[in-house]
Amino acid sequence: MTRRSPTDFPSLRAIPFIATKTGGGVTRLLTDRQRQELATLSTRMNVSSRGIVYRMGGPAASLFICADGAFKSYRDLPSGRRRVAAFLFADDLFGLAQAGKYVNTVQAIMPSTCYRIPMESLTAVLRHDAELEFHFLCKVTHELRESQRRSFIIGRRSAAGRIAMFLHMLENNNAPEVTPDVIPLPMSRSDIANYVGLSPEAMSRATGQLTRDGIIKFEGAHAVRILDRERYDRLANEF
Amino acid sequence: MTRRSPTDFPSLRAIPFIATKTGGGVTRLLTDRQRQELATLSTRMNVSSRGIVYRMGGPAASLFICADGAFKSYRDLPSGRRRVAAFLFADDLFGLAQAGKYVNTVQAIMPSTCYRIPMESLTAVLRHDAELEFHFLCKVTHELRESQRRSFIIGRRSAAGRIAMFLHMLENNNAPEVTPDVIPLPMSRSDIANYVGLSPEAMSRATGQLTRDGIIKFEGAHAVRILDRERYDRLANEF
DNA sequence: CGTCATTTTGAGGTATTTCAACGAAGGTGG
DNA sequence: CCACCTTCGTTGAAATACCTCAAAATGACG
Repeated sequence: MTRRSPTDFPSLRAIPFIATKTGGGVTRLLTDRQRQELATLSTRMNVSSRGIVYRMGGPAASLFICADGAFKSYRDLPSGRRRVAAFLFADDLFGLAQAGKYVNTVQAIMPSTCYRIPMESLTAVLRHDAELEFHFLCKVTHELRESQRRSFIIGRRSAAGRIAMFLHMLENNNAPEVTPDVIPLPMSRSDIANYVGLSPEAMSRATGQLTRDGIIKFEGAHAVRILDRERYDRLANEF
Repeated sequence: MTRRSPTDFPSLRAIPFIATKTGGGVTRLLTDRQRQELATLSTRMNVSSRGIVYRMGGPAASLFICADGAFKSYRDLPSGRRRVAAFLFADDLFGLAQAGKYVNTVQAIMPSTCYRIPMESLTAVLRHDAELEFHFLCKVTHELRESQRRSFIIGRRSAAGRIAMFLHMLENNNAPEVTPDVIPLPMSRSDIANYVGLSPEAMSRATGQLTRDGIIKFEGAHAVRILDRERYDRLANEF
């Protein structure tokens, strides 16, 4: 789960929305200068497991960049239900607010660290550093696509299909796996259920089905192994 | 549906993610200088109803800004189903690509116009105009939130609830209504169904129910009137 | 005014949700 | 180190809501 950048400075990572001439899906990284620029603005924060970074409705004073670990961004609904809007991993951005208020609550799902950047100073810097700002633009664009992908997941009928798609998304968006075919799952099952829009029971039944079919296999509570990649891919894409 | 800016130059509109001192939900607008800057880069395009702006998978050479009318961004799935990812109105941005390819197809749902901006020149300009770029950042952030809201809509169980939420979204995101309590619906019912993740039949039954309950009333094919705002709001928010 | 697409209506099938209860796991304190 | 407790995950059975298929009615457009 730890995929740190060379130095302990903030970094952003995103697929550029323009084609790069320097080869395929190359990721854009910040230059050292930019990382230091961000570092001077930011405070490194350690958050214990289940620690809350901010709550929905609170004044949005800062933007955050996940440095290490994982967070979930969620919202509790009047009905008592909870919707997870996103899972956040290293280099992900969070805290984008609406009219000065946070729209979601963000909580660490494991001991994590993040950078906290005061909005005021960040916008001031961005206003004169277009190059740095461009990275933020790429990053937010990336998160927009991610969010659209999530809509597709939720739109699926089949529970097993949603889960396959979710795993697919985790596999593609994060670091190349340490162990091939093994996907780390730092979050709880019910968090996943809340993310893909299923009840915990339906989630459980669907994973049970996938396991019985020999498509996946859980390795402990926080990892899945893909046993039958062909059927797994087909499930995730057939839609 | 026409909410043009004073001049015929491109404009962006978004709720700022920082609190404004100049009062509540004020929208950020481009300065005249910035609009002209964009105008020199862009080509104004008239698109007839059902005209395709670009297709998914095609090379993403340009970014677009909706000037007038309305578009839908959608994706046809292997299963033959279609998912509408977003409806785009005046000042909305579209054409953000992934690795140089468009991810959705965009089609006008009425005679519309948009600005076409070559990616290359846009990024070149953004790199030296941080202020302009900041507007794009706000805008993309705005669309990210919109997309998250859509996930919430799709996540709802009740068809009537999804529709209420959808109408709520249209009502809040677009221009103040010409006629109070009347929401224009430029898109077809099945487009809406594809957006909220329902079959056309379920959509029809749900709107029928809402109508029978005296909550809404269709005025022609392209407008709804809210008859019972209290129950309508409750439906959209109870979730 | 005719044709075609969209929308509506009907009946049956199927998936998930719900409610309830059991089992397992993790954390805490004695 | 063990016992307790709380949270999370699983399983079962019934209910609900949407989906599918098929066909009629409405509406749009040339």
